[in-house]
Amino acid sequence: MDGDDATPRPRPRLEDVAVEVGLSTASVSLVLRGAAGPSAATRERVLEAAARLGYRPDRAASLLARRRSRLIGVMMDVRSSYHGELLEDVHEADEQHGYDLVLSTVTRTWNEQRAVETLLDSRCEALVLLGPEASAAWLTALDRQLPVVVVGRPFPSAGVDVVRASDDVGVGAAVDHLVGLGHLDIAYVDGGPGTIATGRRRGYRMAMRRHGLAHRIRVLRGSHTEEAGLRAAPVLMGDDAPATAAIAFNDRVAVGLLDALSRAGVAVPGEMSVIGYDDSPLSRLVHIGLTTVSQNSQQLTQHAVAAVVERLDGGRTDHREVVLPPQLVVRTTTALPPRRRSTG
Amino acid sequence: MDGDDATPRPRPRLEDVAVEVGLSTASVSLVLRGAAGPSAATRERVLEAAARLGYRPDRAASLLARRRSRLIGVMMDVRSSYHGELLEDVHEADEQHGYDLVLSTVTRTWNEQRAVETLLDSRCEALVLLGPEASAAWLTALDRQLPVVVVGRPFPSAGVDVVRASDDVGVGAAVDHLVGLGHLDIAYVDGGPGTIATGRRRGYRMAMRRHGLAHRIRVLRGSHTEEAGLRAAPVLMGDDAPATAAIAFNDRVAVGLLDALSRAGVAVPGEMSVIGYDDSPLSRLVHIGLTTVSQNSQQLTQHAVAAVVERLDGGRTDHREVVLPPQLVVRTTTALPPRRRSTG
DNA sequence: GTGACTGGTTAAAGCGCTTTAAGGTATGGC
DNA sequence: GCCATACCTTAAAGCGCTTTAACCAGTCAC
Repeated sequence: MDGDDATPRPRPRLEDVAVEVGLSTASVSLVLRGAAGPSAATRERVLEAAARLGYRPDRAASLLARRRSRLIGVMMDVRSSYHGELLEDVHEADEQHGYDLVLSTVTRTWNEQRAVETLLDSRCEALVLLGPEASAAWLTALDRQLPVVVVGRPFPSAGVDVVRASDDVGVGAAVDHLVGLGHLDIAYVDGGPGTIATGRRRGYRMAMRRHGLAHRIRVLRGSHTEEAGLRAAPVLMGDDAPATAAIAFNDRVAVGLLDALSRAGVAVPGEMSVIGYDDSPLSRLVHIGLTTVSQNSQQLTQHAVAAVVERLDGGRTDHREVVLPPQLVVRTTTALPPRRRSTG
Repeated sequence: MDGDDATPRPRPRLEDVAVEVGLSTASVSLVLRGAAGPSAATRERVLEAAARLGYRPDRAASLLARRRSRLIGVMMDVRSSYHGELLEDVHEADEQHGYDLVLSTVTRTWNEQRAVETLLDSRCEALVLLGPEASAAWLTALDRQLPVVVVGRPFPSAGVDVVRASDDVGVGAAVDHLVGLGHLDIAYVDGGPGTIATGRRRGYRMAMRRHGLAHRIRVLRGSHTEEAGLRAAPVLMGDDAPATAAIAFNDRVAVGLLDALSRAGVAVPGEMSVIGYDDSPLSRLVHIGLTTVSQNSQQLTQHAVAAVVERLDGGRTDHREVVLPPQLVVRTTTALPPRRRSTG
């Protein structure tokens, strides 16, 4: 006599499964989470019933009830495909450690603070911030509340964990590569102010000195966009002692450079070698084939997640800075210099 | 005598605020959500206390308790910066309608089905899927469970809402632009199989016919990457009646084309005009300056959110397909043809 | 046969919030 | 004074799940 006017539960709950198998919700919960206790026979019955009813746990309820959220909050700029790549890896690493992810994105109308607050309100146990721009003071204060890992940005403080690639080493590798090919007149197109740019510039200078090329150091004023490359090009060529190779602050600058050079009829790499930084999708374009420095994002994220897990599960309380060596990715914009010249 | 050995509540709860102002949690809840009831005086006291204690509502608890979640789930490919842009707009639009966002990303290890399940488990009331690849059958079934809007992909079914830009109109506008400049030999570099490519190809053919240029229709085999452009270039130039303009399936193909042309010494737009499709960040690069077709993502997302809201709050039950006209963005890769030739 | 286990199961107390019906207190009209 | 009226405020019942202590057979040893 039970017509189908009985409101059909839109979604089965734990209790529906429990009733179905004639057990308590406690047992069902235990089984579904794979916790110890229930016998093999019980497990089987429960799993079968759950599958049959199409049961799926409600995240909000589960989250509210459980002691630990096992949630890691990630803040990112959703418009950056680099962050997207990082996120993909973070996701995978988190999963391996039994954590789940909560995402919060920075947009025009949603700044870093709001993004972080959302994560906090979602009961995250730790935060992974991809390339945050917030002040050191604020982040340090945050870290007193829960473990915070800053990824990909040099951070002048021991108040949080930091995982990043070593920019000076990266640029150093670029110089080494060029010197190895026989280049001597290697210029650097700068990235303007900022901690990242400073590190890379220093890397260039140090490497040049290391190779006894201190007197050939040439840093061209720049920024982080293509325009810097466009403007640097004539300076590189116009000299009476033109450079045979250039290292750009990043790939975008390098692409600007490439463009200006090709317009000016300067063959790359025939007459000039060019190296970028970031290994961006741009640099991988088959017809650009930019030799560049990769930050090895996989390792970056693995360390970031490891840092979180150490503090959450490993009881670590001090802060740590992990600096990874970047890797040079040699493509087609670097080659032997046009002709050897005498040093001096 | 209350030493500070009393466990300090890590986070104030609603009750803490209530105790602070000597009211019930009910009143505090009412005030904080801006619901009607509490007097102005009460409101003020509550807000002051909440701010002083640094109270922030727990999302999980709030979500669990409330009747409606007011959550809209968005599925996207986090590695696509285009999706990132869309998301930013969706976020803004949702907010305006009083909805909150839950994000779920498709990755290597996390397919569309899992992403959607996560959204469902999070109590979303509706789903916005950015460029999903799932089958029509599955999505249609999903839509019986909750409103589903597919964004940016032609979708052969009336089982869900669809919001997309009209590809044939977009390519048509490109043809119009070129014809307006005086081009007659306008070739099209195809994007291979797939619904999107089909629509664009059709747009090209229709527009050419409309201009009485049916006999000059030339569709070059292609794909969706730079390589297609590289391969198309010689075909475009090599003929005894070379094209004066080319429209590419998308920006990546167009960039491949640009590259090959510049290597071959063909001036763009002097000797050949090129138009892409997507208005990707790539096309905006100052030194590429690709004339391209923009899908007007802002409108796309506004319609998508509107569709959701209509079904959630407006009681609409039928399905709707919104097809927006794309917009041509003229940059620097299109100009008058090199020299007029007689038609025929 | 008793006590000490032990493996399996569950009652019950939350998690922190929302929501609604019911309660209280003024106010005003009669 | 008494009742209706309006306005605030709150008690209490969840939301759907987790977790822990308690419980209940069965063993098993002695």
